[in-house]
Amino acid sequence: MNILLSHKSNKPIYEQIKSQIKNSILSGQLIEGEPLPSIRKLAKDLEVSVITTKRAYEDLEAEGYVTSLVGKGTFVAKQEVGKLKESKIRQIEHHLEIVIEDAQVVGLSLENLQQLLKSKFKEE
Amino acid sequence: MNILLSHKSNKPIYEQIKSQIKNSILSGQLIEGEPLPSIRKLAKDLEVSVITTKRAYEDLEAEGYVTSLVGKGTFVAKQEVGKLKESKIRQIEHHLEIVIEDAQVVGLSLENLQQLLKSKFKEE
DNA sequence: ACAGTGTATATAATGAATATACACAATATA
DNA sequence: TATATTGTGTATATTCATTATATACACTGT
Repeated sequence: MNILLSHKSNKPIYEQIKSQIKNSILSGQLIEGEPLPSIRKLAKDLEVSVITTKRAYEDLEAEGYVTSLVGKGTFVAKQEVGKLKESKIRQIEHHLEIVIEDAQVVGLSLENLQQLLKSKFKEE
Repeated sequence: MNILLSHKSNKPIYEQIKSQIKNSILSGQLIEGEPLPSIRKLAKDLEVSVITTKRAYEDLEAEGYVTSLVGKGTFVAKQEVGKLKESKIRQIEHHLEIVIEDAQVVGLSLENLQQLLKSKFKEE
């Protein structure tokens, strides 16, 4: 588990934690049954309150990503990765829609966008 | 001026107003010197407080998009549209970077993204 | 005078982040 | 075997920042 926080980000801390853990599960870095760091250890590492990490894990549990057991810890839940991927792809599509609307406003063509996408992709 | 508010959106109302006005300026629907609706009229139309529209105009003025004159109204400021476009394009690039990161997580290739972008673009 | 502008101050409502005290599980050790 | 200790997650009350508001003020043009 390697979580990076940006305190200057406009995103709430617990959201940053959530999305990074989701991504780790989705990409297979975290597998079913594997323990997550305890809320206290994670809070200490991130120099953040226990309530904040708790909030993140709580949400993740409500969304079915993890399971928490009092006294034991929090673990990656069993799930169909397929469904998770679908929701992630919907998220990507939504982002693309926003990009397209913005592109219209400033007069960029599809070809311009494709070009931008290509060059950005290569930078990774 | 045709502003649409989504009250279920997570974005603050004044942010929605701001970005829509920015886009109208960028796309040329609002031109230099043209008056914006008064904060009271806009507030009434949107069924929102005067303070909220004021906040939006205030921010827009601080960012150089408009000029407010007590007793007269608020007007589109003179500005180099080029600079605005640049910042909008930076915003688009940033969105694309996010999309690419998400795509990596879920294993989408550049070609997959290009395809998605193309189909989304045609839907508009 | 009046009706239209933008402005300023004080206030309520929401949500993020916190400290602190609580309840349960596993383990070391007397 | 008993129990003290340490490590888990949980619940409550509080602080702080941001969003949104009502209301009273100040200026401009007719």
